[in-house]
Amino acid sequence: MLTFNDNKAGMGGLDKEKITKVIEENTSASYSSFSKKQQSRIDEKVAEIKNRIEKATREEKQKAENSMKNLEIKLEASRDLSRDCVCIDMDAYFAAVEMRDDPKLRTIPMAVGSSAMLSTSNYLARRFGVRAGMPGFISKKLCPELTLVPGNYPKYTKVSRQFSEIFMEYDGDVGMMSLDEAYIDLTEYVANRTEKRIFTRHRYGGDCPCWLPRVPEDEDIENLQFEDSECTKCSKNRRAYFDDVEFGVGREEVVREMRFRVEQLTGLTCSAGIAANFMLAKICSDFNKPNGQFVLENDRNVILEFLEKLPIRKVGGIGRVSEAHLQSMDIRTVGDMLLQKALFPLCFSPLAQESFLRTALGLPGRPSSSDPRRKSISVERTFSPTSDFQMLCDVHLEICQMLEEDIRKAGVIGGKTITLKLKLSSFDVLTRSLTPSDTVSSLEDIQKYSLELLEKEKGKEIRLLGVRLSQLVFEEEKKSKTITDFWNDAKQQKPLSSPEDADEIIMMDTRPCPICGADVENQLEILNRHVDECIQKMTDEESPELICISVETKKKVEKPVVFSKKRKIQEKKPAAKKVATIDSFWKKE
DNA sequence: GCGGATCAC
DNA sequence: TATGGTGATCCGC
Repeated sequence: MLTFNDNKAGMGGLDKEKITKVIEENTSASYSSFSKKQQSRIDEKVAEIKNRIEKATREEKQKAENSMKNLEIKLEASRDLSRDCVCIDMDAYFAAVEMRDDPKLRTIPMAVGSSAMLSTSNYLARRFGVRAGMPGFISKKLCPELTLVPGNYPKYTKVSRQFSEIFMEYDGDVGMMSLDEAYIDLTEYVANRTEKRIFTRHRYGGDCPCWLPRVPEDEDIENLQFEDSECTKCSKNRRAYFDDVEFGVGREEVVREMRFRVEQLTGLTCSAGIAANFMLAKICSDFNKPNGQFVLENDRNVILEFLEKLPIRKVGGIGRVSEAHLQSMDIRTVGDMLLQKALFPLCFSPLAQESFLRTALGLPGRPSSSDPRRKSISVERTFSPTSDFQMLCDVHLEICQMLEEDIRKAGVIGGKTITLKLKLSSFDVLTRSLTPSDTVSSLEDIQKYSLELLEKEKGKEIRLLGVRLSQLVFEEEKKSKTITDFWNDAKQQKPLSSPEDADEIIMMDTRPCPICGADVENQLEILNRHVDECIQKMTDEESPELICISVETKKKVEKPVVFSKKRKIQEKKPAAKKVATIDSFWKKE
């Protein structure tokens, strides 16, 4: 059975057994039997691994050992201890955004998601065992007080864009792995950073709870400068304190500086890992969560010592299944991996052998494809299980329409391969694909070919349909506006009106907002925050192209960070049908 | 090229 | 009442 996993931060010291019991009690029969099926697949594989190790001849074992020794020498030669790699991870991201914008949520257990699935929970909820990936209705059993907040993805995207622009100042090539996770190579920046930097820090106090960050209760505020104003949201008095903070020149100082700036700009905290490569930095980012950072020295012995006791599940790429496989070889920590490496060729493919050995040595994964373009694009939806073919066709059509819309927005002309994905009411997943001689491009093509595949599965009881295009064909690279262009365009405009939120401005050096013309404090974060709000107001009604905008920065940004697309949820009423359509699914509760 | 699996977020 | 959606990659045919 799937046992409860307390991998995540903020889950120490909770009653694992009780939580596992509640989860089991609330698991439906069909899901439970699916889990069992999965587990027996794993057990089978485990038995196979044990068998292979047992029946290996001495020659085979010797060959395996030599092979791994040679590989280790080769990999060790590639070790690079010269880089400053940083992984930054926002703390409980979606939940933190909701808590920031609704102070009531800050003191109660809450989670972002639906009764079907949670995306994130706050730290109060985690104490009950409520965590990402858990269905909301089970979370409610674990924590009846739990407040569920539906996700607001456009907002999370917008906030993510705000702080990723800070990262871009330090590494023009910053990689946004998702809305809340950034990979930053600080090597060059740190090498060139010769002077400390001083920032004005804003923190809030007074009766108004709206703005973050707050000044800690226990801090001595006698000597802080402040300014009072009436909050436009809650009408209470808000006291803004400000003082100066200083950041030095080493990589740890620079990471503190980035985290400080993120919090000043967004009111959200993040955690960071600093190490010689991103694989290690990612692991480190979890070590002082929340609102902390952890640095791993760029030293081979220090790295190996750090990994020795690290549970394998903490390593990126080792999931539930690989963990079980490795455990069957008495491997629980990364240190164990190094001890048992001679067994790898007996049980795993060459790629897996190399991947595990890299992990054991603290080396990054193989560099992947140099083509940054996406490989596939897809849409899938879950609904109440049905075998009614007409209903399945209706859902299928909607999915195809959404996919066609997405490929146009993504600058994709079409794809050579089309794949239909089905999830049966048993939770088993099937895929069926087709590669016609001509590129699949129009809505008609998408619909025709995938329907052909669907028709062959008539009669099955289905709970999810998906359609995917792969081997994509792209449009010509579209010319996109640079940040500076936008600034220059906006500067030409006359101020539209006097600013309504003038009280948000703390008296200092100002410059006019390029959108509304209001005077805004001339500090990058504050200015950016204001400009983003203006843009939001401006574009709320339309469905704007994602604009990458920022106040001009000293360092020119070469390429905009790419964000995932967004979809507007249709507001039209659900059709009166017995089975949930896509619309009614998304509109429920 | 296809279908199943695994993984991350 | 009730267990998501998107994208990538790898393995073994």
